[in-house]
Amino acid sequence: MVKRATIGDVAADAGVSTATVSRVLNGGAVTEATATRVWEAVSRLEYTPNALTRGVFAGRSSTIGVVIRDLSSPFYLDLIRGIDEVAAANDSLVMLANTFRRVDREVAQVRTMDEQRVRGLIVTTGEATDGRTRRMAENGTPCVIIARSVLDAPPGMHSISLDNVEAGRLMAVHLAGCGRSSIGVVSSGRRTSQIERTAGLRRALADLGLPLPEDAVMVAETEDEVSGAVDTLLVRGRDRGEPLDAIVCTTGRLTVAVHAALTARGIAIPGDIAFVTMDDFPWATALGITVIAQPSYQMGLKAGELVVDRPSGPVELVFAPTLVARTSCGERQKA
Amino acid sequence: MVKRATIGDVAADAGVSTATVSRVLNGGAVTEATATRVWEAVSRLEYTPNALTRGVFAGRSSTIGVVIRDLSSPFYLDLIRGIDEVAAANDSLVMLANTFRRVDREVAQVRTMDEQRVRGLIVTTGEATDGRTRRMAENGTPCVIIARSVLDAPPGMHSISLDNVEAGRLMAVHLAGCGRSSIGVVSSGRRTSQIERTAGLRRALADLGLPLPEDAVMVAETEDEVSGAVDTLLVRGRDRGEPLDAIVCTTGRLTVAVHAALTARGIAIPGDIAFVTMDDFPWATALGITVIAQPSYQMGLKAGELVVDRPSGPVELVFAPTLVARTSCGERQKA
DNA sequence: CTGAAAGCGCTAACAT
DNA sequence: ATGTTAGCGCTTTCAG
Repeated sequence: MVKRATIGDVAADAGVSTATVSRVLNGGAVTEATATRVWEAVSRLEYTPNALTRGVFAGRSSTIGVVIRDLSSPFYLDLIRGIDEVAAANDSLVMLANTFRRVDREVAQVRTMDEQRVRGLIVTTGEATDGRTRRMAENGTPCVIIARSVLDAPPGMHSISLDNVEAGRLMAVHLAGCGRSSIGVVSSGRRTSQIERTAGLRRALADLGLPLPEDAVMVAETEDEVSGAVDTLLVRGRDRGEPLDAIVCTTGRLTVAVHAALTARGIAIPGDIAFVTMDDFPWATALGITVIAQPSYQMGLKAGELVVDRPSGPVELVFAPTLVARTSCGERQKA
Repeated sequence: MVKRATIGDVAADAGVSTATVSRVLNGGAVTEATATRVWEAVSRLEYTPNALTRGVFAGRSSTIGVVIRDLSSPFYLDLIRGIDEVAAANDSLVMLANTFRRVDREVAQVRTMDEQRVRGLIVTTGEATDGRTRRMAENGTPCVIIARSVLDAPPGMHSISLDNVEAGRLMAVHLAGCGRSSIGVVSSGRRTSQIERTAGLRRALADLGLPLPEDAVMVAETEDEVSGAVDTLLVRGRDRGEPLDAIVCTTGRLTVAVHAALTARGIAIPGDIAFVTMDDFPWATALGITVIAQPSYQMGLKAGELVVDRPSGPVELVFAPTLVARTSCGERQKA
């Protein structure tokens, strides 16, 4: 195994001191002649500087930490692309951790990011990690919380989220506009984003004279639970004397599962039941699925910028959702 | 901004030396009494050890580097999940870099990974980075090349790929079995994987008495070029007097685009033309698209293990593709 | 413009 | 069992 060259080796080879080598590497004042000698030594010895050591000195590394709850959600891929774009433009790399939706992993991964002295941290985790991110912010590591807002955030602790109430409202208005009145909701849990979307939907529906009963909302934690949830929704609608004519899914993660549950029962979309869900995805066009889109790539960009630009106060960004109407709600086609 | 506690602060607070603190942190021989005092100091000062410094000493960090050419390809998401799984099980993190299919970025990102002294490197890049990965391997950093094999790999330089010829053969046999005979191919470029898939397809087709003309293969680098490529294929088939009855796509990255191009022309799948493509994806079931699947998650797992287990020689792993038959080739349904 | 020397936070011999 | 003393590879004063 070949030993790596250190800055000392380069210095010796070029006949200068390590300080001088460091200077030519980082752009200090050196004669052109010595600079040339040093560069020659660098390439001769195939010297690759050790970023770790640099980080030790600077007190932090140059990489941006990202902790994602669930890599398979379409939303996160674009978010990461946005972050990565900013990172690449700032000579940074992205350090990624997936938590597979487990809280203990969230906590552990955020701690590891802290240990790595990341330049900044972007997380989609729940409240369990707030204690540490708060402390990190106080220690000078900018932290960005995605998909929820934070109360009493200290300087350096930011949040980026979607206007979830508006997302719900957009769904309600669109569905009503398409003549639907008996709606069932598949939601994914107790996260505020889910609650707010449902609340926004319910309120807007009520304003339209279309109350959404409590029991028309079902929670499915995992994809496996979706089929049962859809069943229940269907039965309850019938029992209520108002068979469902629309299904709303409040999370992009479960879109496939809900769609599959519907088609598996031979339910035609939108013939029998309208369908609208969260987060745009490449195949939505082919399938004609109407969605509420988040500007996920833009959100990633902003998250990256918050890390790189280090604004002083806590920044809270709320993005607006947009409706992408296709055909799954029985939209009348333009002539 | 609150200053972080160092190991020295903890030592002072606990009334011991830094060596002792290091020992209780890393499990050396210490009295239970002192250990308690140290742990108390640790939590009182909210001490978080600096992984960078550790890395300096060990000569390398504990994170696994991953350089991906195109994060949006369905194949890579599962690959990353596999790698991440191994990383998490080994107290590692994944450092991710996306290169947006640009060679200069590939080279730059791999260099950065080297500078970060990653524990191991997993790349999907082209030959341009082979020089450095080779050197890294020689320096003791295991490198895994995904999706192509490497000639004369030194110890510590491994490769994981798909049996691409077999993938092409599977497509040919299936298509022929579905009664198709005039096939057009959309390929994504000059990478060996693409070449091999096409070659495998062509050979198997020839064995079946179904020659695949050179001009029945079109290369589309980007999604924008797909539509034109499909047009050309269609026209050529007609000119040849053998209108296309099947389209093959040799890369998962372009599946959406090819599918969209077909439906945009009002072509029915499989009524008018059969369609088969690479890489399984969540929506394939809903759309009935027949695919050749790669065990991407397993490949990620293996890649992670090669980094963690550091086998001595160069390892070359070739995975077998599987056909997932659905309805897009006009498969006759089971009774 | 360049070199000597101190030190970043931590670990690992070597003493005690 | 614990402390002392060197470093790890690099950057940054501070002299010259």
